[in-house]
Amino acid sequence: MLQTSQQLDQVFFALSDATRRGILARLAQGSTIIGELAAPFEISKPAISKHMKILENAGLIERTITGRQHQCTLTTSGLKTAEDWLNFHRRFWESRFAALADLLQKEEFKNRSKQ
Amino acid sequence: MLQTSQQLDQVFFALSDATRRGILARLAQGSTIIGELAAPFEISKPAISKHMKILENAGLIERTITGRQHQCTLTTSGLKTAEDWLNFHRRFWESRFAALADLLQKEEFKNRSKQ
DNA sequence: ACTATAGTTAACCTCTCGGTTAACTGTTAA
DNA sequence: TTAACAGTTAACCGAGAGGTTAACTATAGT
Repeated sequence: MLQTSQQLDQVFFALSDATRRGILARLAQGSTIIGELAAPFEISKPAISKHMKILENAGLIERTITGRQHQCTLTTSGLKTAEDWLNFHRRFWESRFAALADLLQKEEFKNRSKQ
Repeated sequence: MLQTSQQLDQVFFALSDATRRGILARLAQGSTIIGELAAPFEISKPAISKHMKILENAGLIERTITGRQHQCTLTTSGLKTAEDWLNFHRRFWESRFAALADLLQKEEFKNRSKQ
């Protein structure tokens, strides 16, 4: 629950690359092996391998090795880390804008009173 | 609304650094000038300047230059970009796990029937 | 007019990222 | 048992990140 700064670093960093988001999008339709995940991208296998490691370390995916192929599945924990941070901060975000809106409304009222 | 891949890159990348998240956290308590934002961090002014540019380009903050000081404020657009992506993908995420739970339940049922 | 202040720009350094090719491990199939 | 296949590791490369110091611009105070 109490996510470390490093976890946030890893998750947000993992999400900051289009290839990795593409891999996650594919995985959202169902778990599959790395080879199939790699197919849509015109990059080498070592490149995909590195992306998978980044996603795995961020807790966004998990892999189960069966024989020579690595089956990959989405994990909740990684996304939850990102979501929790955003939700936590949105409270302040929204309260800031609420306060601003409130202030503007009062100003509006003052101006109207002057007329 | 339809966020580009580049926007997502920039927002998630901006959020992947602890110093930048710290700056955002401070800004969530109210807009202020860069000098005050920099104070808690033991890094040079040019370093802060670069962080601010990254946050600004990601659409997470806006600055208003009054005289020699730069007043910074949180922006909704940047965070919204990140939130939209997460919300959109959570649908698939959750449906995946719902499907899995469903499958497991059926398996459970089959096993019970066998007994 | 001089000086301090707020911030940026320029040049540089080191480390990491995203990619490559080549070589390797381990599994499956003929 | 030999060959194909799935994937990783190692070594390398160019570009960019994050930091520095030094020099600059421009506003504010005295």
